[in-house]
Amino acid sequence: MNKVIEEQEKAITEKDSSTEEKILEAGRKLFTERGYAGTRTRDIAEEAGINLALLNYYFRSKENLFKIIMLEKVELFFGELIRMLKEDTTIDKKAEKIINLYFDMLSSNPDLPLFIFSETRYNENHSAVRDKMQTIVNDKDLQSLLKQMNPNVNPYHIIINFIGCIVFPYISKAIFDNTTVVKESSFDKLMETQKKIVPHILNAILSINEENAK
Amino acid sequence: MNKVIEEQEKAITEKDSSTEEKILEAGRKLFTERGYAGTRTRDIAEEAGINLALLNYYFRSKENLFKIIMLEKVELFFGELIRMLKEDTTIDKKAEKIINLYFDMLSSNPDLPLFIFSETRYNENHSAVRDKMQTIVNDKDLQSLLKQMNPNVNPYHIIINFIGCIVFPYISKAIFDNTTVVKESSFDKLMETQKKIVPHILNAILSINEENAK
DNA sequence: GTAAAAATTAAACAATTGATTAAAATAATT
DNA sequence: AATTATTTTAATCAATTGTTTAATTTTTAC
Repeated sequence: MNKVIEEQEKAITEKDSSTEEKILEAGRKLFTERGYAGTRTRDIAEEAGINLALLNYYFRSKENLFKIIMLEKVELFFGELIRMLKEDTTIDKKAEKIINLYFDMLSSNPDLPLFIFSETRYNENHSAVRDKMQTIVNDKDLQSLLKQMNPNVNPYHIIINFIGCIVFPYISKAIFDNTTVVKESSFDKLMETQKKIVPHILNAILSINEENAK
Repeated sequence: MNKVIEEQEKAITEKDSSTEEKILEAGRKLFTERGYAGTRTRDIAEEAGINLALLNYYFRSKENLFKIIMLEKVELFFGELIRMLKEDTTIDKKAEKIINLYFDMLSSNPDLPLFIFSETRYNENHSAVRDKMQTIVNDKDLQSLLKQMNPNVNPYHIIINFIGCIVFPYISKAIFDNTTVVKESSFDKLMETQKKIVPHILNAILSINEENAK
């Protein structure tokens, strides 16, 4: 292995195991699991295996650390979606790609949807996040795409039901775990089937005509 | 008005405006809006317009007050559903009744779903609630009903997608409010349309055959 | 190798939080 | 009307929480 690559890898390793990254990683885990109010800075420090004071040394405050992580998570949740919607393919291909992408992302970030929705409901300070999400949904291209998909229903219903059947299984995961309906099969396997069901649901919404929707 | 009725009404009014009920009402509002960790006992006292010590006088502790309210909310969220599922009518009639019931209930309790799902995800102490919900889903009658509706898919998918498209609009409400897709129409009006869309989604899931689901 | 800079630590701070106390006010009982 | 029980209050407690400080250790730069 040549020396340049060796140094690059060392740099990456160092960055991953740096205290700054350790705090970020602990923050990601605890904030998404327990929310802002349910997480203590001491819990983060302990989870990260660092001294409490280092949190403020690197991130100034709990709220600042939270904001950084929240923006990261919002980008993770919406970023790729926006990029894919702008791609120039058929609606079916686009939908398939988004579905695959989301279920993959959610399988490694199962707490993400509940984190985003619960932390933005009662927001004193993190309204910047909600603003970003609104910018995304207000996108003109997305609007016209949805209108084109089915002019009979408000685009809202297409978005909400499409995202809903992808995201809701993860939101309700804690409740349905250890339930016979989930125990039989594993959650991951259920999501493989859900992947195939979502297009059927999308088609159902797209084939709604005026009489049915009004 | 006769004297008995007069006294009954007085009793009801007294109970409604009693400090105990004032604390409960304030607790309901703040806990559902901000969650357990995000709510201070002082906020509850202020919201109720009572002295802080009265909270502990009547309810012993913050956690005890929370548990009472949580059980109330779980009953509100699942109770009627169970009762309706046991009714002896056609599946279509049953579905229609449940849809109407839920949208009505949610329009006056918009924070309810997010409260229940976010408070039961990371639960150190309130696991009793999750147990109750598991009992509900594990119900034998419900299982066989769902198997009968469509033997090709795991009952999980019927439950999750049916409940999801009723509940998810409320979970994501805060994010989509002030968005062009919602602004055009009012949220209540969108829910009137959503009411009519849900049966189409349910039909789509029920008409899935083996090849599609596997 | 040494001085300067950066990172880490233990200890403590001030504010907040859930809870309690003891006294005062109100209501109920006789 | 007097006594007792109940409710309400202001003050305080002890523990927790986010943050800071000042000293120490480690790393970097020359």
